[in-house]
Amino acid sequence: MTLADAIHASGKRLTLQRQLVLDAVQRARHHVTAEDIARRVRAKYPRIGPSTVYRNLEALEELGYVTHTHLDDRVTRWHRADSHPHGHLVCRSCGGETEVRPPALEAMARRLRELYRFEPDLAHSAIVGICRRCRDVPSQ
Amino acid sequence: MTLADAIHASGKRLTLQRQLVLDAVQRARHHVTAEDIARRVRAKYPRIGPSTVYRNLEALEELGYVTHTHLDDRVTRWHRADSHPHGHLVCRSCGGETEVRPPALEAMARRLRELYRFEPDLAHSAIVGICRRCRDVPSQ
DNA sequence: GAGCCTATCGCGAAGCGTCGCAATAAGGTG
DNA sequence: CACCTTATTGCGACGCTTCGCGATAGGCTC
Ligand SMILES: [Mn+2]
Ligand SMILES: [Mn+2]
Ligand SMILES: [Zn+2]
Ligand SMILES: [Zn+2]
Repeated sequence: MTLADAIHASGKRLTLQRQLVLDAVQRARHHVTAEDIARRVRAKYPRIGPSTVYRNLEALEELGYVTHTHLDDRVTRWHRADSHPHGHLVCRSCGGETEVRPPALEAMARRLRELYRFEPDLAHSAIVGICRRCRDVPSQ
Repeated sequence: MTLADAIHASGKRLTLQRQLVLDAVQRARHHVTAEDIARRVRAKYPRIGPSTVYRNLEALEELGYVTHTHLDDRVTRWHRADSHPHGHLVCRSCGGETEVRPPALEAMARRLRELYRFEPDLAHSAIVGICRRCRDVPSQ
């Protein structure tokens, strides 16, 4: 199913702004912010407003084309939904990020399914804590 | 060690605003917002500004008296640091919250320690996903 | 208590994100 | 193509949170 078909089937409309936002997310390497996306879109369509970017990210997320992740308490990060899944560990001491491989995520997800019949999205928010380096150097 | 001692030892100062913020958090039942706290403080000290509340919550968190949690993407929730630890599952469909018991948290934490030597704080951010009720009713 | 140093305060501004509103335009009908 | 319905847009305002600044006041010394 093409983008146009999926959008029409959902009752949404295919606007230039929407296409440009999707393009920007798909071209991006990793985890871009809404402002990153807005900047890319403005290169081709300078009049776009911030709320249009946010609303289109939300619409494209509903359609399953993009997703967002929270790496820190501040800015939401966006990426294409078909990129390989992984979680994030963020150190509250040094700020360093580590990717969590899907098997570890799956093992944790299984436990939550068993105990709570809850289907978790463990990639949605980073897990904060203390990384190996900061843990090995407790002083300082 | 009393509050005054802990504060002085850290080079911080014991202001009326700081005491009132701590009081408000300690009196609160569960997971209060900064605005909840500000409202309580204003009852005794109306001139307090929002940034003073935020800065004192941060200072009291450094001292180990309070902590914060993210239940949704919006508002940060605060509570006393000595309350019983637990995680949160939040359903992205119905918004319902479930508490995760410490044993389940500990089992997941152990895995992250083994695989990544990362000491996680699994209570810091809620885990989003689909709850048992919304999962059992896939239509609608 | 007077005087000093500086942590903290209140305030205004700014950043991220959401919402309401009037204007625009996408998409369907004839 | 003319016309209609309404999803979407740009804009301004607002909520939550952080930051910089000059004023205030906590804590120490004499
Ligand atoms: Mn946080
Ligand atoms: Mn989110
Ligand atoms: Zn670290
Ligand atoms: Zn639910």
